[in-house]
Amino acid sequence: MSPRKSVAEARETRARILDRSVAIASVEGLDGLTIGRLALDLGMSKAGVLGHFGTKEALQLAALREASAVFSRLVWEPNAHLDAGLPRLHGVCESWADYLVRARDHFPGGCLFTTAAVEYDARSGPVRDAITRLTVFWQHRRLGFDLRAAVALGELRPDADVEQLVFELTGIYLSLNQAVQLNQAADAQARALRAVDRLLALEAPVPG
Amino acid sequence: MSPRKSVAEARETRARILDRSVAIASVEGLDGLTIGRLALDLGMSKAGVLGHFGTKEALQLAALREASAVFSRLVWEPNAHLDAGLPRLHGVCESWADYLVRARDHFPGGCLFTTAAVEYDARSGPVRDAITRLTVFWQHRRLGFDLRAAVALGELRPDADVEQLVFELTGIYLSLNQAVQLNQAADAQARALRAVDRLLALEAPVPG
DNA sequence: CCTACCGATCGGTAGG
DNA sequence: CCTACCGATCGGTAGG
Repeated sequence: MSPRKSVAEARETRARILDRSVAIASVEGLDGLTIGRLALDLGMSKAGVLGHFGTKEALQLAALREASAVFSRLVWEPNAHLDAGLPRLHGVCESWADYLVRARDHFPGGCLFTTAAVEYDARSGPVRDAITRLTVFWQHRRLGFDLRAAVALGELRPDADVEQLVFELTGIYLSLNQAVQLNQAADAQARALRAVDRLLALEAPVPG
Repeated sequence: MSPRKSVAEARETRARILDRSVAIASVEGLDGLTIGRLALDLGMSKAGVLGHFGTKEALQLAALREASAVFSRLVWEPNAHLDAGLPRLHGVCESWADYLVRARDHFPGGCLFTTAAVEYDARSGPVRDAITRLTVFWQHRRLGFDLRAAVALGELRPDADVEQLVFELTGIYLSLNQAVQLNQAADAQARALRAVDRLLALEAPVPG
């Protein structure tokens, strides 16, 4: 007579909780994500929700993992098959802009990394560390890899400053997120893509 | 025998509360700014703090006003006397970068506008509206004014897209804030200024 | 996965 | 500007 579920059902419940967690946290922040709100939304008890994770901090870390999985699915995977260097970089940059403008199902309040990075940038602990790791991975590693490949392949000039490009690309996406979320600017995506194109065009190899 | 203070003392207390509010909110967010924490930090009672503002929302709005005053003092006023157009634009851009890197007294958690914009971009109400107004003012009006002046004066090419420049400049400062707060990147300020210079150089008037 | 509960803290009020 | 208090909600636990 206990309401305990099978392993498969429990796994599905966990997935439902995480999906909802990412959506709530994108709006209310990882701190504003509360067990009570989650339980209410899902029609569960607080203890039922918390049982899947143990503590709120574990839930926050799981939500960040889930957000990273969504980001990978929407931004990285569709372009993973492209040639390393400029082709894949262009693909990822387009998908990234699309993700910020259209991923309202998972992130009604905008990219969770962007929200969480600002929310935790002055704190310490495991949540902040996870956020730092993830933003470094997606911004510096993933973008950086194709940028370095483009330099090595001669698609960008040999003296291109990759970290400078990462810094500026990051800014373009942060600005796009703000324009979409705060100012509801309809032309923001076009501005972002124009900025990316101009940035990369500047680093085109000198002919001859 | 009552602990009530004179008008001047009350005003000073109010200023102390606001100063502390901006500092706390920059770390914990405008939502994480609580009356109890404020009272504890200032050695006052909660009722004593709240009496100056009435409600938490009024306190949040007052904190935003105060943050704007600090921003004006550090970024705008030192450059207000410069010639409109490129000279003042360069001055403001340098002070802005300086403000993000060094204003740790007032903003230990980074620029309050940046934090608040992300925190409230998916909510509605007076606080969100105030944040939108302030970011529009500083980004689009103030930067936009000198950019348009520069175009009118022939310091930038006549077909320069001012809103595109505002979009990209905003991104540079958002990226700088993240690099400083989240990644503690020592070279971030130099990267920001390099990005600004390159952006404006691209819009230099074509000779002849 | 539930009910029932814990101490702590939230924003805010009454009254002085 | 204080003390003393309010109902609501927080994260979390006991026990089943």
